[in-house]
Amino acid sequence: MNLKNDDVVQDKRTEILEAAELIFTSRGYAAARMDDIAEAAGVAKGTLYLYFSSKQELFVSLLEARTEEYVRTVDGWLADIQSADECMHVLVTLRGQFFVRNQRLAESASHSMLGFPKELQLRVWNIRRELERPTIDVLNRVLPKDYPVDPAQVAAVVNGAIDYTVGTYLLDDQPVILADIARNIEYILGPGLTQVQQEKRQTGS
Amino acid sequence: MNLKNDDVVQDKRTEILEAAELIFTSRGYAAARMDDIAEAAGVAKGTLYLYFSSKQELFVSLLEARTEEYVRTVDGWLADIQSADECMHVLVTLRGQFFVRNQRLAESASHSMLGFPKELQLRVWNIRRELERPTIDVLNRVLPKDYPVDPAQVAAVVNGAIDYTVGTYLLDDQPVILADIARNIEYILGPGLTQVQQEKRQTGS
Amino acid sequence: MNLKNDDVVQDKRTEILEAAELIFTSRGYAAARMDDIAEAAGVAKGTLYLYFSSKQELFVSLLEARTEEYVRTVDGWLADIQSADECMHVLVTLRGQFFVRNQRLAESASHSMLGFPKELQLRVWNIRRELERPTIDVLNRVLPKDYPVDPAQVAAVVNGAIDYTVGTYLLDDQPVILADIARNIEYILGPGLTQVQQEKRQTGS
Amino acid sequence: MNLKNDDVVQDKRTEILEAAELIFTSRGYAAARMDDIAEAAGVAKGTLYLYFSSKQELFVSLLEARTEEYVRTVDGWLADIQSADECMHVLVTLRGQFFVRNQRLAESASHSMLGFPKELQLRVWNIRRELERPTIDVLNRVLPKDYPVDPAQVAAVVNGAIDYTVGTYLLDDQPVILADIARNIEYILGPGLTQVQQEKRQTGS
DNA sequence: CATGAATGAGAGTTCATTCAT
DNA sequence: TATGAATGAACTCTCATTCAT
Repeated sequence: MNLKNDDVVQDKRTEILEAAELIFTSRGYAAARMDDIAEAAGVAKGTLYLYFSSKQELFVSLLEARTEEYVRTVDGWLADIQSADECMHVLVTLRGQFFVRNQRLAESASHSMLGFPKELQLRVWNIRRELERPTIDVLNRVLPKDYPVDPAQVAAVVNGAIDYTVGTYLLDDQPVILADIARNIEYILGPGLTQVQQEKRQTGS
Repeated sequence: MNLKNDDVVQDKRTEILEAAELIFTSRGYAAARMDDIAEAAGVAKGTLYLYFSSKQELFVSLLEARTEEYVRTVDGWLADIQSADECMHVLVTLRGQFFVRNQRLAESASHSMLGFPKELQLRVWNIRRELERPTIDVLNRVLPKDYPVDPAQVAAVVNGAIDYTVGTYLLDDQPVILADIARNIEYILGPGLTQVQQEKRQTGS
Repeated sequence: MNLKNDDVVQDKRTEILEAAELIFTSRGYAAARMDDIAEAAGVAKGTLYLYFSSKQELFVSLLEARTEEYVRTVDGWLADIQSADECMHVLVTLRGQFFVRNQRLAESASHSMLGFPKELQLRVWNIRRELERPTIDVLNRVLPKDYPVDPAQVAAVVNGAIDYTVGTYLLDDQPVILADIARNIEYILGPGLTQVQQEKRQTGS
Repeated sequence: MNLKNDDVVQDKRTEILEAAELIFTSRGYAAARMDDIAEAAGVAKGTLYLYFSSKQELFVSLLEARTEEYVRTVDGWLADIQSADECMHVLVTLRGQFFVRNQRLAESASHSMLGFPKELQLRVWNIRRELERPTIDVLNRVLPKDYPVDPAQVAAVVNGAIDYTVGTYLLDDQPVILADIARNIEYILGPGLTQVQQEKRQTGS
């Protein structure tokens, strides 16, 4: 009985999150109205507040849920990766998918945060960390041992490249063909990530 | 007389834009209130509407003004650049500065746009093109002649890497030392942009 | 349950309309503030917008409601009237009552309309037609068969006489004694409406 | 010199009044903006306040000016009239012309007044008296000596008939042919104004 | 648990009026 | 006298949140 109730509760929570995703994604955080989300979820407005204490909390919970799914998936795929090339391919594909789905959510995060209460800002900050972690973890494994750049910064370059490229396609309303994007990003980033260069800069200057 | 008036008008416009930058940057577009901008500019609320027809138009005008400054500066610096390394250095430095200053403006753009009238959306779209253009132009010059990736996509990788890296520092409230970031990004992207690889993927698989 | 809800909804709608009548009548359309109407109705400002989509729509709905009441009443009274004298008496009494109650509403109509959306202008136009119709209908019955003036124009004369006379009393803050007014208007208009004159003008000129 | 200055002053006042008429007439009092009036008059906004102390005062001054013109004209035409028929003809023609030109001004008067200061309300009240006076004066002359209805009330019937009839044409956007309207109103009102009836009502009831 | 009518603070925008030039 | 940039109070309308049912 308890279990069943929990399931029902989970179902409704999930439905609301899906409705929220639909609305937040299509309108952006600020323009999304709780009425719209309730309607999309097929529940009354008041019901939203039984599951989420505020619009802000609903938004952050959605980010968390989507991030958790992404991290679980990408961690699985990256577990056995050993080469930088494979790693890039998986990252572009999965993070690209995530970004296509949650484009505006992710972009919204840093903005909307500004007016959020401290506790929610912390949760958003953790989300961002979670989104970086899989990339950093795999880079720690696949980068050459004496690679001189902090993996966290390499991760920023990789993730930035992926997000921005996908974002450009989306803004131009072009179809996002992740296989092509993956090939290009691998081509551009591959050499820099697999070889340890003599640091001419250091000696030269 | 006319000249003087024009100057005065420009001054007030500029003051308002600076106040708007302050408020939009610290609160995000949606949370920024016209009262706050007016107060920050030291003018009455109604005065804002003498120079900008709406909050949306003020926001887009601000984006345009900052973009124009950036493009002018970066075009100047990139004019004589011939090597990918130098190019990266200039790009990271200038685009990084731009991003530090206008971080949330740029990020806001795609969101806030959603509810804007068509005419303003077009202006935002042009802004995005302008922000890409200098990078694409210089890449057209410095990439190896038979480089097999579209410069627009290379630009997305480069710009994404810069923005995301700088953004990460800002979110973590760490000081942004652009020289260091430039060195790292050059190190990572340099090899991939200066050599034309044998496409093993194509032949090998 | 449903019935009860409908009734409750109707009650609140009616209360708001009564409050709106009070405020619109005492201040005119433009000077009436939604806050005042809300306060007079004993509801919050936002509640008004649950029942009427805008101030304009509230105003037109009020006109419609009052007009419908008037037309229903006057149609009932005029149903069995056969003589011009009786007809005048009923018209002055009922239209006079209507005008005393809704003086400024009716007067407001043509003005306020100017800035209204097309759909609402159409509704106001229909209201005006409805206010004329009972008079035209009864005149069609009671005017002599070969009366040479279009009943619609006779109706304009009759209604204009009534409204203007009552309006004069109201502007002068004099008590409106409809019985006296009716007697006077009957005296003045009666002869012209009951006899068919030889048209000297036509033959003479 | 003084005279010339006065003339110039009068000219500008007159221009402003004409511009005000254009704007008030086409938009109604509330929707008319001082900017529009200034632009239509070809002067700066501030200049309006050199000639009229407020929007309200400008409006009332316009009413007064137009009323004075009307009264002067109609008094002249009615001076020698001795029969009710002629009198009706002149009244319909001149008052009809006035109403066509100033339709919304006159209608606006009673509304807009509501929020006006006492002093201006008094002026509006006087305007209304002035607009009635010529009709009352001429009726005093042409009504049969023992006509039992107060001429002021007869005037209300006559003026109401004229205004309402013309107003109906205007609202329906039909051309106003005053000669036809005059003929109809004469036909309807003529008999009642020229014969003294036995008051059946008094004796009969 | 679920509802949705009610709330009311707060938003963007307008415009009559002022006053330094 | 004439200007028009600046003002700021006042407006309509929105929407996250509450709570009686």
